[in-house]
Amino acid sequence: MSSQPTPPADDVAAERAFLATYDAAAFPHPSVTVDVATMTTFDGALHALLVRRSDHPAKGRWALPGGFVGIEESLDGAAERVLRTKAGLGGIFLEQLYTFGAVERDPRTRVISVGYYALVEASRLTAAKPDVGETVLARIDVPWTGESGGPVRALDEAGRELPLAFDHAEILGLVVQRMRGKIDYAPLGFQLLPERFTLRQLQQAHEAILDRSLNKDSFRRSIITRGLVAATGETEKDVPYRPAELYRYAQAENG
Amino acid sequence: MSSQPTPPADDVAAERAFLATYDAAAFPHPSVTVDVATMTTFDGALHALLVRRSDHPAKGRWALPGGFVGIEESLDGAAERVLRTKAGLGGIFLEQLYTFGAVERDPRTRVISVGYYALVEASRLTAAKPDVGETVLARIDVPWTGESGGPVRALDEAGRELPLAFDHAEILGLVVQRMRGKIDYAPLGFQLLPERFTLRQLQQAHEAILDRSLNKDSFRRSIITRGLVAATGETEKDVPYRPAELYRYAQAENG
DNA sequence: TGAATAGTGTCTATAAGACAATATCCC
DNA sequence: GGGATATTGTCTTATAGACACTATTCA
Repeated sequence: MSSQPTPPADDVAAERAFLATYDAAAFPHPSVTVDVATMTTFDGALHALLVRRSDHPAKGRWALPGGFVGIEESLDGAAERVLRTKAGLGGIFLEQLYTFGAVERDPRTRVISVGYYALVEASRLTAAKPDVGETVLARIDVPWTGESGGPVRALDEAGRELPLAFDHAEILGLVVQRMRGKIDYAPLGFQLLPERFTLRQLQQAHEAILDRSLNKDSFRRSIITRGLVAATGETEKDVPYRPAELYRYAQAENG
Repeated sequence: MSSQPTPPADDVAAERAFLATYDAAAFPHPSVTVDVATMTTFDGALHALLVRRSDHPAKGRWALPGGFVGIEESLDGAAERVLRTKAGLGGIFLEQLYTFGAVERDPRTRVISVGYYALVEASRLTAAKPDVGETVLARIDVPWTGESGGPVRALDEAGRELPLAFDHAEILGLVVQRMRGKIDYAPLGFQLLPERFTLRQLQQAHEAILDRSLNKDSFRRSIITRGLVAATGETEKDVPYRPAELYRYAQAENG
């Protein structure tokens, strides 16, 4: 609302920086990192991969895997590298989320963090063996509904709250908000399932993201009539009830 | 799809950087800037404020107003400062868009740019007198439809194409994509109008963003039944036809 | 009076929710 | 056969598009 909150000194400094573009290193630059929220669904809930910090600051707290952006490395490249080296994952859905730049968000020095989120099938995440110390797949407890947003809580298998480092509760909150906003029209659910899946599995993934039950009939109709899936002719095996048909993701052709 | 695109050297460098967190300045840091796309609507089309570059690189091309992020300045604060000093605007809608971090996007040095977009009523933008040299309100020509995305073209009043600097055509393309994606459920249109407006003006703003005509009856019903506007009891003046009632924005109370 | 746009009422098509009925598997 | 879930079909309701009609202003 206020149009002049910053003292003129900032303007002068910024103008000097602008004019010195050919010697940008003469001015202090912030550090730039990427933090990657790797999300999956099981037990009807969203989960995120967290790493326990072994050093100060925030020693002992749980953090999203992250790393500095190399001077010759793109942001997407840095996020892929973090995902590969710290979660042992490659070739999965990865998308930029938001950039966090509050001045005091890291107590050491000025750190601007570009947040990413990745989606992966639960079995791949439990099979991966990252060598980054203590990790956990924390259940994400969302204390708000719909589009409102805000920070979330991370819980272990026993339901105990895991303290989160820095502003990572905010980042995870924005991940959930983004996923809920996109799930209705973007193929996010498929990223959380194996290549062949039943419509019930897809619905359960949607329900875990939205944290509410969906109408089964409407869900089936919507997915099928929009041409988002193709039947494989196969059915699921070893279930103690009528096996459902297996589908695979088929990007909509119409348009 | 490939899980190992980066040579191991990157990992080593990143790991060294990570371990040296208490002396982060020992490693080269990228420059961080904000670029702000100031959008408005008139003549039935979206327009953006552009500044002509007076220096190399990209001398003579048109660019979004931007500036370096100060070491003690938040990203939002930097965007507000750029908007205030380079467009003479304050107190308007401003939201982070996306962060652009391709290695070669700026030929001088490594520059990571956090893109923002602002929405403002056309009369405020033409009244503002920024002192940043040659500026233009360019019509944004979008060569794609719907959600597909991609770069756009900037045109002057005569329809001539204005060459854009750096990756700013991509940034503006993402602005349009974001606005089209949000207009159906977020109150973006009101930001482009004066405090009191007619439903036709609101519809024209939506049509300029979406670049397609909307059904008048459905539009009116949707806006009114969702409780997005409140009638003021006043009507527009000096129009050569039946004057319409003036409304004001009323955030939805339900839910 | 005519031109232009505002605003209302009604019908239809589409999509979602509710619910019933049948089908298919394992035990 | 019984239990559980899959799958299909029908009815109802909400919303968007289409269209006809009336209202109000200025030239």
